[in-house]
Amino acid sequence: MSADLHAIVATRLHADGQRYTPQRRRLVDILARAGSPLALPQVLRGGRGLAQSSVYRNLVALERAKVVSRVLTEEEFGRYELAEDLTGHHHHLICENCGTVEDVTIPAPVEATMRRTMTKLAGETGWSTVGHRLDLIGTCRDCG
Amino acid sequence: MSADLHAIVATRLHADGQRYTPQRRRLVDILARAGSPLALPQVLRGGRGLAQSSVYRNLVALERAKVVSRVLTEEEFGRYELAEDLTGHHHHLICENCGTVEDVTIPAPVEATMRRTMTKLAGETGWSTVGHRLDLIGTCRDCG
DNA sequence: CTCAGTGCAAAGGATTTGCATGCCG
DNA sequence: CGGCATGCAAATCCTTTGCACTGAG
Repeated sequence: MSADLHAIVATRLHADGQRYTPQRRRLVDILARAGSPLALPQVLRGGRGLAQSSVYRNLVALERAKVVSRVLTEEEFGRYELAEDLTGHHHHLICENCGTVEDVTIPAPVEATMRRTMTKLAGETGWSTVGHRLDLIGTCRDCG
Repeated sequence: MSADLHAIVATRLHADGQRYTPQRRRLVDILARAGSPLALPQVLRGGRGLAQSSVYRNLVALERAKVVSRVLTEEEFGRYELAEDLTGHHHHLICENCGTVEDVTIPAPVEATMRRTMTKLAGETGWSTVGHRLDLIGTCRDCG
């Protein structure tokens, strides 16, 4: 799967006129290995010799290429994960206390109902919807 | 309704050992009048002579008293609105392009299903959920 | 008189940008 | 060669904090 992942990422970056450099490959590996959204310090810890500013720049580049997405929590900083269409559609459990974020999926029927409702809703309000974000706020096993 | 609102706010602040000062009353009025989450500059514009730092401090105070809540968007700053139980449970339409946020409500049955699903999900994962956040990301009438 | 609230200026912290250098295409 | 990528340091921007002052109980 790793090889496929890199191939897809390469394609998307090239489609956006960008290169798939070693550092970007490392970032993708780090995020893929993590399996849940990482804050910047965690990303830096994931690989030695990464310059903070370059990591930020590369995350922006990867985000523009639809390879990575920035996740918002209650914390004062962002977290990053691989784009949904690379890992599968999912939602987040966010711990109010320690900020940890964990991925979850909800039953397909519920998901479908929600999606239908939202599309309809968007139409009624005159907006065009491109997606949704559903987060569960609570306390994790360790903090609960 | 305005009188009731202020009465409730006063009660909650007092319950938290805080005062309902003129400035806080103004903030509540501004947010109530807006009807959608406001960024700080908009709040400041809403009333003359408000010191930025005091507004931040008072928003924190109001948040602690469960009168105001901070809303996360894709923007690099927060937006503020009156707490849900004062205005009714709702979700947000967030414009990817200009950052505007608009309130929406979804049909009660769908809401109920979601709530049920999430409670169940939380149980299965060992987390305790206190709430959820559902945002629709898209483009607004003006930007679309 | 006491203590929360306020304003101003300075500090903090995440993220971005300027600039010189390195390297892939 | 030409231009994107990288690292370092400096700059930004939102938000928080220190401190002195005011005002309500």
